[in-house]
Parts: sequence; C-alpha cells; structure tokens
Amino acid sequence: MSLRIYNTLTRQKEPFVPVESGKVKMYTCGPTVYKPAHIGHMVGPVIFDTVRRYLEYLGYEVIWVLNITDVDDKLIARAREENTTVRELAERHTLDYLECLRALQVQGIRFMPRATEHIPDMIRIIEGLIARGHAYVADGDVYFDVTSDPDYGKLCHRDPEQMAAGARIEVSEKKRHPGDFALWKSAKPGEPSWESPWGLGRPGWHIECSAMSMRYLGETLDIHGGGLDLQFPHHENELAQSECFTGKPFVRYWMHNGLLKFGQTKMAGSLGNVVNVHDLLQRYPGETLRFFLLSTHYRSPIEFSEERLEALHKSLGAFYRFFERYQRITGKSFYDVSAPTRYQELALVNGSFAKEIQQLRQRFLQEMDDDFNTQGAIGVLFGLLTALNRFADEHHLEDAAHREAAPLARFEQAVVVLRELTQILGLFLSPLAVSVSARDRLVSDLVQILLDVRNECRKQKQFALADMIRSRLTELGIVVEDRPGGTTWRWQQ
RNA sequence: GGCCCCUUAGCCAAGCGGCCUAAGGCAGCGGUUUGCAAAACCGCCAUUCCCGGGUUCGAAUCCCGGAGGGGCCUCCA
Repeated sequence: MSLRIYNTLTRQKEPFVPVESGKVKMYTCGPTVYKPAHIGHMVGPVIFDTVRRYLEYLGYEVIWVLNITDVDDKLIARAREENTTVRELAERHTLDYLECLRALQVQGIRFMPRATEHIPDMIRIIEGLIARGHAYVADGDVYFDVTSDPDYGKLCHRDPEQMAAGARIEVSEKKRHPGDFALWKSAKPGEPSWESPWGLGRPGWHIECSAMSMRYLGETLDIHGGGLDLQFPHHENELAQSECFTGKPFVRYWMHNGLLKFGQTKMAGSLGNVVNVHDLLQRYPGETLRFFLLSTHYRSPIEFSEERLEALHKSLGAFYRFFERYQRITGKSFYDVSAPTRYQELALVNGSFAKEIQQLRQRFLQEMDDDFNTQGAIGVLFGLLTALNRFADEHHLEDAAHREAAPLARFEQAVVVLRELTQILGLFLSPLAVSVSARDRLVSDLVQILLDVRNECRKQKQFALADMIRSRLTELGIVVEDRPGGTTWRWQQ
C-alpha cells in the first residue's frame, strides 16, 4: 500500500512521506466563530477527520491542530449588534461548533488553539519579519511586503504585479503595494486590543495560523488543509510570511476541499444561503450528514439538497438492516465488534468467500490510498454488504436449527472486516440515537400486542385480518416483517 | 481583466492512457423467496463519457478549439 495525496502546490498527486517517519503534523483552518455553524463548515472537519483516521490506520501518529478564529472584524461587528462582548459571542459559537463536530463523529483534534491566546507568538513573528525586511510599519499598522518575497504567489500562481491591475484589492494609502496585507492593525476605539511594539492593536487574519501552527507543530507541517476558498489570499499569505520568517518549507502537502454548494452557488455566511447544522440535526442523524459529505471526492464541489440527503439516508438503511440481521444471527451487537485499528495482513480461512472478502478489502484500501477516494471506498462497502448477505442467505445463518458452526465462524470473521473498514470512514461507530422515553416504550409494547394478535390470525389462516393489521401499521410508518425466527418490526425510514 | 476547476445513465457519483462492451447509490423493471408482503438475494437499466478536431497501436482519461457551469482575485470552511 502506498498513499498518494494531491498537493495544491504542485497540482499533482504525490507519494505521501512525512518529515518525521511515523508522525504526521496536520493543521487545518477552523471557523471564525461569529455565527452558528452551517453544513459547509463541516466539510473540512469530516474530511480531515477521515484523513486522520486513515493515517492512523496506516500506523502514523497524527497530531492534528484546528484553530478557532475568535477575533476579527465580523466578530466585532456582530458582538456590537447583539449587544454582547466578542469573547462571549466567540465562546457561544465555539461551543455550537464543537457540538456539531461531535454529532458528525469528528474526533482526534489534538489542539484547538484560539487566536486571542497566541498574540505574543504573533508579535514575535511580526518582529522577525520586520527585522528581515519582509514587513514595514505604517502608522500603527504593520504590513507584509509582497515584493520582498520572490516566491510570493507560488501556491495560487499569482503574480503581485498582475494582481495590482485587478481593481478589487482594497486600496490603502498605508500600503506600499496593493498586494501587501496587514500583519497587525492599529486599534480603533472600543475594539478589543493588545499591547504591541507598534501600539495598541490586534492581529491581521493570516498571522494567527502561522503562529499557532509553529507553536504546536514546528516550522514545517506535513499537511495543511482548508477549504478551497481559503487558498487565496489566506494560505498564500500564510505561506509567504511563514517561509520568510523561518527560511524553511512551511508545508509539504497542501490539501484543499471543495466547497458546499446550495443550488448553483456556494453556501456562505456572506451570501446568507446557509443551512445550520443544528437545524439539520433535528431531521437527520449526524451519521447521514457525515455520509453525505463523504459521498463525493473531497476535492469536488458538493451540492446540498434534501433529496440527496434523503436518498443517502435510505441507502444507509441497508447497513442498519444488516446490523439487525447480525444481531439476530449472533445475538451480538455490530457496534461491539472489535476490529484491528491498524493495518495488518488479513488471515482468513481459505475458500471463495474468504477470497472475495479479501479482495474487497484490498480494493477499499486502494481507493483510500488514491488521495482518499471515499466515494470509491463506499462503493466497495456496498459490495461487501452484498457478499455478507448472500453468504448468510446461502448458509441459512438465521435459522439456528439448521445452520452449521463453520460457516457461522467464517461469517463472523468477514463482519470483522466490515467493522475494520467502516471505522476508517468514521461510520457506524455507535448505534443511532434512539429515544427511550416512556412513550416510545409504550408504542413498542402496543405494536407487540398487535403483532401477537396478527400471528394468532395467521395460525388460524385468517389472512385478511392479519393483512389488515399489517397494512394499518404500515400506514403509521411501522414496517412488519415475517421471518423464519418470528415477526419483527421497525420504523419506516 | 488575471488565476484555477468542472461537464459521465432519469438523478447522485467513481473513473487519473490498455483490466471500461464505464464501480456504487437513489429511482424503475423482471425473477427467487414469502400465505400475501417487507427485507435479502439474482438479473436488467450509458456500445458510451458536453461538442468538434488532434496525439497514440490504443483516450471518458493526454493536447488544441468551441459550448455550458463553478471557485478565487474583498470576509468566507
């Protein structure tokens, strides 16, 4: 196996080799916490969480840093509107963000630094940049001098001179070159501010990522991730100031995820076409949302639509039904199946079934190796599901009286592979939250009574009556299923 | 104006020069199973990859041109 990652810097897939063998330093840009998280904010976290899971599966130790921007123009404006402090506003939305991450099974973020907690680090870098002639002070502001960096523009293929021709860059009297960007902004009255060698002020946007990545991960990162919209100017600027400061390569692999679209255009707070994660979680399990975000290659744009979510939610049902089947067969919960979390050679009992499972696993890993092709991997998962169901059918595994021990053992081994692979994608980690309120319990008791009556009818060949009970239940969204081992029911998806 | 990217069946979506007479899912249609269903399983569902040229023994995949769509150049995941 050999992992290849598409690197924005070189625009091609490259074999993945971290700086330090066995260790991966990964930094991703988190949100500016001035509004509740929308579904577009979840794309990066879900993808990089999956990247992290796969890297760990391959045996790496992954140190993942995701920052929180808790001071900027939007936060200041918003806090004023809501008549609260920047700090309170940021805190509230950080909590919201974290809740959403949890719902989508995004785990393993080692450090989550906040910009306001790293002002001294930023000041140190700015001072260094001034000393090295890459930045200049202008009336309490400090700007990065893009003309001082011959490499400036290498990430996005931009030439400062050409950009100067573009009329959309903010014109400022203080800047020497239109492409120069603020490292430090002098404070206006009433704004949050910090002491600095250039007077009271606050940091520019890009400097925080340079400072925090350096603080937690050192001068060279293995992976730097973020949305495509951050490529320019944010990452370009981050790259320039970091390399000018350290004189070392800043990032080995730049990864950019595609943007979430709403209709034809991207979903963005500034466009007002956002769908909050919180609202969405009222209607769909976090698992469905995660599955949705993994159902397209991470570099492609993905269009949000309820129809799509609905279709995916349905397709996920095949897995849940299988887990129930597994439970019927073995008496055990799929969620308790333990599988290797690290790659190792698979030793299955010989036979065509074992061989098929082996091949499917191989294909899954190949898809993941190919720049994290999650959609390709999901396709394989469906194939695995079919193989498992077919095997259970052929060997009558649900019929306890007639099944044999050997096939059952082979089946269980294969289920371990399903567990191994699905956990790499962060799927099916825990049972879907089911309400266990007293009312729900009453519903299930009542349904059970009706099913008992219906089965009595069936015994007496009163099929019309039996069918009536079933169809009336179906109308209520309760699906009745007769099986060799007895009758079961579930909620229609 | 500059810099990127996308276009595959009714819909979503893999594919990265030969295993493609193109994965997988949703929808649809047959069949096995079932008292009838549901579920599961089996099978069908793009001779074709936006259009036109070219390179190559060979292209959905590479190059050129055209049409349509998107992102960035201002805050944005």
